[in-house]
Amino acid sequence: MLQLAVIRQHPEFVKARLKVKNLDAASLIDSILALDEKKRKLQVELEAAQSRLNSISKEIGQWIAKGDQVKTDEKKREVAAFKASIPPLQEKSNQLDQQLQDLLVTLPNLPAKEVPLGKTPEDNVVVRIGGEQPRLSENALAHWDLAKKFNLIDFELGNKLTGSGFPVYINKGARLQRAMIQYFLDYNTAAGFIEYQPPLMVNEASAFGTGQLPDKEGQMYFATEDKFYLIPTSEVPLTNIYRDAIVKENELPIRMTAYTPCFRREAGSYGKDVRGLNRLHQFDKVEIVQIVHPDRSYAVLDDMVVHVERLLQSLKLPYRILRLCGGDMSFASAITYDLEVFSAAQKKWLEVSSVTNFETFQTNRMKIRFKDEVGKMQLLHSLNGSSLALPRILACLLENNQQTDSIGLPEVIHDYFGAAEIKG
RNA sequence: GGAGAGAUGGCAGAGCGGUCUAUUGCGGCGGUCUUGAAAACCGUUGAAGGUCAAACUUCCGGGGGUUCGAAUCCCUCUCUCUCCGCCA
Repeated sequence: MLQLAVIRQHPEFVKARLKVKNLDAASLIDSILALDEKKRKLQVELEAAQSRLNSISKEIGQWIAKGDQVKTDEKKREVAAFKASIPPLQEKSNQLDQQLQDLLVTLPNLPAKEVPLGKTPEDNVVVRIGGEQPRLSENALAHWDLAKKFNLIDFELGNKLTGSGFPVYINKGARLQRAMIQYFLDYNTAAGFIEYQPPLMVNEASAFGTGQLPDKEGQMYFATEDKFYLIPTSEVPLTNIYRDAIVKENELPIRMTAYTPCFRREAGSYGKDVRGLNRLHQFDKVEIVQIVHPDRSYAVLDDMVVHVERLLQSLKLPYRILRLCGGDMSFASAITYDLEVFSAAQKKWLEVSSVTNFETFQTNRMKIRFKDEVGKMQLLHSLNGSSLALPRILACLLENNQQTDSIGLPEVIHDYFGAAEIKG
């Protein structure tokens, strides 16, 4: 959520920045400012009335203590004369507050100045390319065929148990999945991230805090009886650990990592892109989250990109790093780098990590703050990134390392997996 | 599922209709003392809105009510804890 003070002080700047996200918010901003103006005028009036009521009430207490019935009655009549004017003012003020809030939450975060202009993924800027493309034979198999050939994943069985998008990992497939999770977590904790195992369902306040509500309501599974949302990413419970917290400056930076399954309804789907592991309703992901001093967040963002990049390098996967354009960024993001790996058999780049600086967008909703040197309350910055999302990594590993009768595995997971390759 | 207790400022924990819009302790910050630190002592210290700064207003789990006045009384919801039951 954008800070009202920022909108009030720099309305034209806010409008201009939102244009980078291809949003013409001019009239929306203007109505927010008008509402705010109106609300504050009303507030002055309301507070004057409240103040008067308070002071007369105090007087009444004193007259009663002195036993002066005449004065007491006189003051009571004075209160009665204007007291009725307060509730309507109060109600009007609450209404304006609510309207203001409703408008504010519809505004996406402002993109950072480094964000390139653009509308579609084609406008994203390639920052770096790394790793080596494998040379595969003409009849190389896509991962869904490899999964069947080596009996690693059963998509049809998932259909039977639940529905499409809920694959069942079997035998070596399950073990490989577990090995990679373990490796990713170890890699993150070695870099200083604290491991958490958070709940997989969160309440409404948590879903609102990270920006999933009200923007992405339909994308989350919802347990109606208890009003719990299945997490679309562990970013939600992790970041919300610090909701409503005033963090001591010497506790910064806060660095967290977690492995969780992620649940996404993904209402929109696009035919050929949804095959195999490319797009699932349930998938595994290891996430990293940081909550940092506002002056540090961009340095930390770069660190996080490099952190994930090295992880990809250790897996020997060909990758590229994109800086997302305004049109392709998420609602809550100020700047996002996507890391993609090249799936050699599908001949396609697959997004495996998204590293984002939210600046104060999430922390403003969650009231995650610290007291600076001069004792002033300030919002912290929050960031997160996948490190890494499992299914597409698995897809690439299988496809890029396929041999006639086996699939080779990167050295870093040999010990975790217990073997150097998957045999038929 | 049954019975009971409770929710107060970073934490602990008083207050149970007006001189408290919140006692006290811990923690934090500043100082005295000290070569330095610890201890001790003194001072200071909740959040939001508002203002140049103040005044002022709001917040004692959420919502509603009674009253001139509510953290304090009533209703309601949510959550937590204890005991019992069930259970991995």
